[in-house]
Amino acid sequence: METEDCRVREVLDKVGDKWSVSVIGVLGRETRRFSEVKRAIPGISQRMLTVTLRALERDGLVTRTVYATVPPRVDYALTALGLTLLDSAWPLMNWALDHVGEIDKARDAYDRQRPEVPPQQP
Amino acid sequence: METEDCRVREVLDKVGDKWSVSVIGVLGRETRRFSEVKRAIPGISQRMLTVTLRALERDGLVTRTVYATVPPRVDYALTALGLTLLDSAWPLMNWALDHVGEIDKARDAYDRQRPEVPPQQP
DNA sequence: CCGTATCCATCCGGATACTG
DNA sequence: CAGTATCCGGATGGATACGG
Repeated sequence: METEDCRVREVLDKVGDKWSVSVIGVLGRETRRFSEVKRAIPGISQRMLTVTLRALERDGLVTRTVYATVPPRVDYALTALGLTLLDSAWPLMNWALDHVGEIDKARDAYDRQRPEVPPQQP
Repeated sequence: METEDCRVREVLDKVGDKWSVSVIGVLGRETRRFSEVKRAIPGISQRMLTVTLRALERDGLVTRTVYATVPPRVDYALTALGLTLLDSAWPLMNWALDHVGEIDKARDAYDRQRPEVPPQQP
């Protein structure tokens, strides 16, 4: 947990960035079109979906298949590598699901003790 | 992977942010002083270590113990909750360690195919 | 030793508009 | 349908200086 650590962090950055995990989760085990992924992820903008998918493709985590049809169609899917990432990320995602409540409670307790810059009067 | 997803992402944000995982990893199973943690994480600034530790404390993941000695001394340790997070994060960290090489190769291949704005001449 | 305060460059990502 | 281009505000985080 020292030398190679920065490289690990670099990978964890991807996991932590705003949309990567959602995209990987949506792709899961099935191929999806651009618009399908977009619809499956509520808040995401067209731009950010493109950016995120490009980054994942660059890292060899998803494949991009373009069909020269009209209208155009582009399919995305996890690579074998992407699937192993999804599997490895599951424990953490489950942890998050299981403990969101505890974290919320801890935050509330913390914030109640330290009323951060609360009232009026300069 | 849809409704509660935003809450999960909120938690994953912490994991993905620049220093949290490193700090959690350094604390591991043992109590550490502020300066010890700082020394164990090469690039981190005093400010960011403080900010990161505060956030982790707020979320109930680490405890902060102040000793009224001279010079002052502050100990940090993972809570039980923090330990479960560390355990759940292990698979992902291992995945990162194991596949950094593959990712690098994928990137190189990708970049070679698409020489992004490479040469001179405006 | 362990912070907090301030300043400031950088990046991230949303909104919008336009193409093949 | 599936992008790309541009603009732009806000958050992020490093450097520095100071305080208990």
